[in-house]
Amino acid sequence: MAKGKAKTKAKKTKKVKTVSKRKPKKIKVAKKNSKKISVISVSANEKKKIQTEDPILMQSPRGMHDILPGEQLYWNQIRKSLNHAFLEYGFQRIDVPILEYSNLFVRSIGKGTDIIDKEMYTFVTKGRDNVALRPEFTASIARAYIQHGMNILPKPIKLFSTGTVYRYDRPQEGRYREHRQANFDILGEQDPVLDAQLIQLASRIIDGLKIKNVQFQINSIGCPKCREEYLELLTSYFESKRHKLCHNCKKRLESNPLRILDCKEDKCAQVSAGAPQSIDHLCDECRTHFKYLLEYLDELEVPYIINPRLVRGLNYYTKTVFEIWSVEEGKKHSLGGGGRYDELIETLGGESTPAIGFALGLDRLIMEMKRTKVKLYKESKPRIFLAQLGELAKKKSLKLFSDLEKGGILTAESFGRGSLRSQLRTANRLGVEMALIMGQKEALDGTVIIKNMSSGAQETVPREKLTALIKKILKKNNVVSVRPKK
RNA sequence: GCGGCUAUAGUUCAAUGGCAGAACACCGGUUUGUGGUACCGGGUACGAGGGUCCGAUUCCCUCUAGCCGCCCCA
Repeated sequence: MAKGKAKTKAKKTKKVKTVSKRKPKKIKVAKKNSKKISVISVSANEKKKIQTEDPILMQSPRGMHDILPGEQLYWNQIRKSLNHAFLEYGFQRIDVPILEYSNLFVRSIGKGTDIIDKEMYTFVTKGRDNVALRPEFTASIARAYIQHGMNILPKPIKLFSTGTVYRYDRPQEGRYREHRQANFDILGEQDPVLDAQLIQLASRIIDGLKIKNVQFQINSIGCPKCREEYLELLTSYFESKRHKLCHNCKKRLESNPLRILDCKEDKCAQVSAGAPQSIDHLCDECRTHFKYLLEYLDELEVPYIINPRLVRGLNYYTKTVFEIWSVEEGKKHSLGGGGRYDELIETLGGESTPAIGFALGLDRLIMEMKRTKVKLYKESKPRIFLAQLGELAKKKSLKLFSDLEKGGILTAESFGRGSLRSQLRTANRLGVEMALIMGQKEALDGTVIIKNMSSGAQETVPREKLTALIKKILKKNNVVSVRPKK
């Protein structure tokens, strides 16, 4: 008994109605007819076809999920702060396709990365094109930049984009095959002040969403020049400790030695601890760049942690790399990340264009918002319910509803229902302040009953005075009473 | 990609080798034109496919999905 009560209470405190995440449903097809079919003579082949016809699973594909109306409050909040942020910081929106030719990603992100080697959604189209669902935005942005000759635009060019990205990975909470990212890129400038500004922008967005316990991890992995020397040093170091490395890292030694630094295996971490660090082997230019970046961040009062072992899973990065972590109870999730990619545009065939960008994982931001119990802005909801009774009143109230809407008054209704009782029950559940009631009598008289839902008092008013009266009452009751006009 | 746990109603959870149950939610009713409380009634579920068995939601296998750990990242 007590247990049941506690449960109910716990349930009531839940803000967003959750929906089962693991329940597949299927539509049963033509079950009734199956007997008939076997009675009528049907070829064995056809019969088999009917029996083995795939049941339609009422289940989203693996790792993909719906964002239900109950979740949209969170999403609205995110959209709102992203829209503010990108405008305030002078970004222009760009939308790029969800599909690109596969080799665009291969060339930019690079072989030897998990994204390319294991997680790409590639397929061949009817026209025999090799395409892939985008695993990230930057490659497309770079392609669009080159394709549309954006190099002639005044620099820096700041581009904002948001949408879904795809990685064929094993799903877990907060790790989906389809997830949403917001992406910011600044092209055409190499000054570290932009690196700093971009990181501050990320920090502003996250602060604005009231997400707590966030760390900015920063590193510099140098430019191709100094990295080449550093990689030689690093490789020979790891080569000398090869026997102490895990299986994966032995492979990484050939494919992507930088990533060994990132390995979480104990023995590899021990080896890595003694490894040469990229920030100690930067060329003059890269060292200066990094130094200034840190100074700017200090000036902007953006707290950061230098992580010499931070290496990103994409090969196009140069100099600055950073990741945004949420840290709680010893666990960390990445909320976003990015870095400078001064060589990418040129690699893809454009003219040499320095650039920097980052992406935020929106589904993860929402996870964090839920965890930190972020307060949500309430959406304007109807404060009036229109109830009708009888055929004539139904007709008239349909018109009344539209008149109220024109007057900017949000109204709820359930015209499909007959009984006044159930309509008022709904009105009550919606928490409206007033109910308008129109029955046969009122419809004939050209009047409407206004009922105050908290006191129960009601009065009959002529229709033509209704809109003005409602506005007056709503205003008196305070809050924003009328929907803002477009 | 690897390892583990799980799958029963819209939700949270029971029970059971032989008709599957509760709570909450939903819909309707309690004088045909008045909500909240109360009372009454109603619909809806064994993830899919095989196997063992007279009989499987229950035992076994396969698949699928979710969750956890690893890996990876957002």
